[in-house]
Amino acid sequence: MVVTRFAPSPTGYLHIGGLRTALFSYLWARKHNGKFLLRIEDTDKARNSKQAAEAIVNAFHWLGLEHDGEITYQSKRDEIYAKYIKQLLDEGKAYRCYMSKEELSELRETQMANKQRTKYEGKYRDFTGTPPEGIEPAIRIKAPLNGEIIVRDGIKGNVVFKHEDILDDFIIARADGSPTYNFVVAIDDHLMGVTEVIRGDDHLSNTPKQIVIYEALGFDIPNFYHVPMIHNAEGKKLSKRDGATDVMAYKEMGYMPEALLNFLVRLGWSHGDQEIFSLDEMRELFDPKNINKSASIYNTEKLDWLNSHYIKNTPNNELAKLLEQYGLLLTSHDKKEILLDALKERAKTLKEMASLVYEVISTPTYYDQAAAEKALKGDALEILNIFKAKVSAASELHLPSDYHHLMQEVVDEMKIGFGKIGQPLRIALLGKMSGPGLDNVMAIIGRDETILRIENVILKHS
RNA sequence: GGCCCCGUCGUCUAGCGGUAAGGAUCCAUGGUUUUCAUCCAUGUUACAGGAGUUCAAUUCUCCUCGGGGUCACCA
Repeated sequence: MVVTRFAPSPTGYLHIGGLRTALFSYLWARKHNGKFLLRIEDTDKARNSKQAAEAIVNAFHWLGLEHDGEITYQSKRDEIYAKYIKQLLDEGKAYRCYMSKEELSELRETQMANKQRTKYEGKYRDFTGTPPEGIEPAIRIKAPLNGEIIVRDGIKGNVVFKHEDILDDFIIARADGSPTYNFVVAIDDHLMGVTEVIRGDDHLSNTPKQIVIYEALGFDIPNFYHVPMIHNAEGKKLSKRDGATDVMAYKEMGYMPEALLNFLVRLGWSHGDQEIFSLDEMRELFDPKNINKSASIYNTEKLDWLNSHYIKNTPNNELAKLLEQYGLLLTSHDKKEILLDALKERAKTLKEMASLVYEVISTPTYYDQAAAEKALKGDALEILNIFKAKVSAASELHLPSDYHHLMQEVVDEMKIGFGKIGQPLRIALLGKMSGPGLDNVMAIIGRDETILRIENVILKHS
C-alpha cells in the first residue's frame, strides 16, 4: 500500500508551494488507492496549531483534496518520542551531552573563524565520568563516524553524502526533553506507515540525518522524492513576502480550484504536451518520475489563461453559484443563460466576471467622454430616437435576435451602416465603447431598461 | 565558506546520440466581430561557456561560470 503524507509546520495558512507538494502526494496516493495522511508539525509550542490545521483543511476542502484518517499532531505525541529516546539511550545508541548552549556556540564560532565546517566533536560521546553540576543534558544520537549515506531519490537519483562532510552527533532531544525535528519526522513517518516521502528539496540535506535515525531504530527506509522549489521572479525560494501565497486568497481573487490545481500540477511536472488536466486525469497520469529536476519560477500568466479556460467550460448554473461570493444572486434571473454565456468568454477571473455582470445590469451613471462625443456626433441622437420608438412599439421582445431585428430595420430603412446605430447605442446602454453584443445586453436588461438608458443618453447629450 | 542540487525560447515545459530543437503561455501581426473580449491563422525568441568521448552531441564525461538549497537545543 502506498502511503504519502503532507507534513506542514503550522504557519497559519496553506501556501502555494506547500499545496503543490501536497497535491503531488495526494495524487500519488490516490493513483495507487493508497492513503494520503496529514500531520501537523507543531513541536514548537508557541504557535497555535489548531488554527493552522483548520486553515489547511479548509483549503484542501475548497480544492477538493481530502486527506485520510485523523490528523496527527506532533505536539500530542511526546510519550511516543520519549519511549524511543529511552530505547536509544538504553541501547547505547544515544547519549547525554552536557555542553551548554554557550559552549556550543563558542565552538561554532571558532570553527567558522578557522573556515572549518561547523561540527560537534563528540565531546561526551564516550563520556563515563561524573557529569558537570547544574547542567541539564541534551540527548545526542551516536551517528556513524565514517562511510557514506546514499539517499535514493525518485527525482534526483542517488545522492551521496559522506559522513565526515555532513554528519555529527546531532541532538535528538533538547535539555527540556522535547524531541527535535529530524528525530520526530523519522519516527512519525515510520509509525504512520508512510512509504513515499514527497517533500520540497530544501529537505534533501536533512534526509541523511533521518536515515541515521531509521537505521538506529531498525526501521525500513521509505522512498524519497525531493521536489524542486518554486522560486519567485528574483529566483529565490518563494516566501510569504512574495504576495499572494495564501491559497485561499486565490478563491477571493476569483480563481477556480480546477485552474489552480491544473496550474500547480504543471509547475515542475508534465505529461508530454498536455496542458489541461482534470483532477481525474491527474490522478491517472501523475508520476513523480516525470517531475523536473530544476526549480521553476512562479509566474501567474498561465494561471490566468487556465482560469479563463475553466470559466468558459463551466456550466452556467455552477458559475451562478460561484458568483454568489461577490454578492450576485443570479440563480433565478430569467436571462441568466444569455447573461453568463455573453460574459464567460470575457473574464479571466470570477471576480472580473462579477464586475462585468454589474456593468451590464446597472444603469450607466458615467459616460466615457471621448467615446461619447465621437459616437453621438451627427444624427446619432435621431437614430437612437427612431430605434427607441421601435423598441416601444414592438410586440414581442425577448431574445437577442428580437432586438437584432429592430436594429437591422433601422439600418435598412435609413440606409446606414451598422456602426451608425451600434456606436451610439453602445454608449447609451453601457456608457463606453467596449462590452458584449448589444442584442444580448438588451435581451438581458429588457425593454423598459433599454428605453430608459436610451432616454438618459438623449437627455444628457441634447 | 563546507556539503548538496540545478542550468532548453521571457515564463511553464517536450526531448532521452543523428530533429527544420516540438507544445503551451506571453508578446506582435492578420482574419472574424458594429466595439472590446473570445476564436482562428501567422510570426519573433532557447540548448550558459569550454574541453573531451564519438562518424555524429542539446542529449554521455570533466572543468568553468551562473543560480538555488542547507549547515541550530527552528521546522
